[in-house]
Amino acid sequence: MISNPAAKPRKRPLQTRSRETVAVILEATARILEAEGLEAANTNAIAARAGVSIGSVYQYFPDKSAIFAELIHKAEADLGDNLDRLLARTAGLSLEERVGILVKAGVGQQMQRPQLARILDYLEAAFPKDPILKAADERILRLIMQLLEEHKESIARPVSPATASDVLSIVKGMVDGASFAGEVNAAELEGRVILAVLGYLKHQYPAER
Amino acid sequence: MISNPAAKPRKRPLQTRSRETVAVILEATARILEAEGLEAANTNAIAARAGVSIGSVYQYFPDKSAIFAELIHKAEADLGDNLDRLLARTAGLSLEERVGILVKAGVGQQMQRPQLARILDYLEAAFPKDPILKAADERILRLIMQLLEEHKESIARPVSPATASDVLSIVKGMVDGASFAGEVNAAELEGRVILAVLGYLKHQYPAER
DNA sequence: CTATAATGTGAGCATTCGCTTGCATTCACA
DNA sequence: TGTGAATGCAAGCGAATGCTCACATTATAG
Repeated sequence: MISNPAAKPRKRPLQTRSRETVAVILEATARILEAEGLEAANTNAIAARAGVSIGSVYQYFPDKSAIFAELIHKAEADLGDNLDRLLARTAGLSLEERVGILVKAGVGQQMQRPQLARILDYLEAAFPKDPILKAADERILRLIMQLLEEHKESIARPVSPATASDVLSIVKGMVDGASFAGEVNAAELEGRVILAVLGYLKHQYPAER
Repeated sequence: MISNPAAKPRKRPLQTRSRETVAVILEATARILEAEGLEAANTNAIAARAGVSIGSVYQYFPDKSAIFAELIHKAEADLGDNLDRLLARTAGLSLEERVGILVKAGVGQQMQRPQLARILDYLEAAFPKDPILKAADERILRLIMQLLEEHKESIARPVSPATASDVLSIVKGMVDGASFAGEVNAAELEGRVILAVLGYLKHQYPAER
């Protein structure tokens, strides 16, 4: 099941009918993943849940991993679009306000389908570096770095890819942990994540060596 | 492959010979997981890599998932033992010093075999709540809460399971993220994780509403 | 040495899974 | 309405996987 980034869909969905078929397959896969896990998401189950024949699945996806890759790509694109929009919309606000808004968006998105988010994160790491996924990931890090850059006087951390990656990791890690622990209240979690991100960005301590 | 907590090993390893067989099976599984991933870790591959027949595997593990569960349990027990020991040894030191030492231990342990740690974390969430794993997890949270309790005047967060879980999530999330990004320098990462944990614990902000 | 228990072996069964292939149906368009 | 392209279908192939079982080997005890 190792992802083959070179593999292309057999056909591009042209008619509305087929575009809907693709959407139905993706949604069915997402539902199986979040309800029954990675192992249950086999091609036959996906086709059955989608109400579509297995042959139709393979008309639009070269192999099983391409379905997963598409789900990951969609999720990352959504997050990127959200960050992009909110960054523009909140220009001029303080770091605290902007982090609050951005984190709320990010946490909210992951908490909508937390099990799914967790599995897609795992799959993203398990896949060989698909250039499309890599690009989407770098876009998100760039957007976070843009925020850091625009507030570099307010933060105690360097404006670097590592800092941006840390912020993203803190958010994802805390959401994962909370949903693993059975937490469902997104609002309270959001508050804690905001505290963690601001705490990381704003404070410096004498060397701990 | 869904874990069946009720299933018990066929036999308890009694002689040194068989105890070594079990250890070899576990290590082979770990090596396959970190080098080739979850999908490659099938029972035949595990037996082959361990230099043991498939029948021997099933003498000590009721099914494949029991092998994974055992690896998870070992990793959690190791972390718990480390935290326990270090908490006792550092009694009397400041919160900053103790967090530094504990985080270094935790990060160091996860960074020894980061791919393996990531997969075990994923599997832990995918498994139905095995009571043994649950207990090991709760022990770790209790130890973190003990640290919080002993420094409650120095922290701005409530001494609660949620706070303890957040701390653990921040550490795991940042290590995962860093190793995903290809970071290998544990020392630098440790410093950043310490900053994040202390930043989360020590600071409060006016309501962001 | 012998008897018994413990441990180790691996061919192969039953099942599942990813995917192909050949054919049927529906659509867009003249 | 006729035609070719697009889409949909599903039986089933070949390979892989989890696991069993009948047997072989090794260790321990009397």
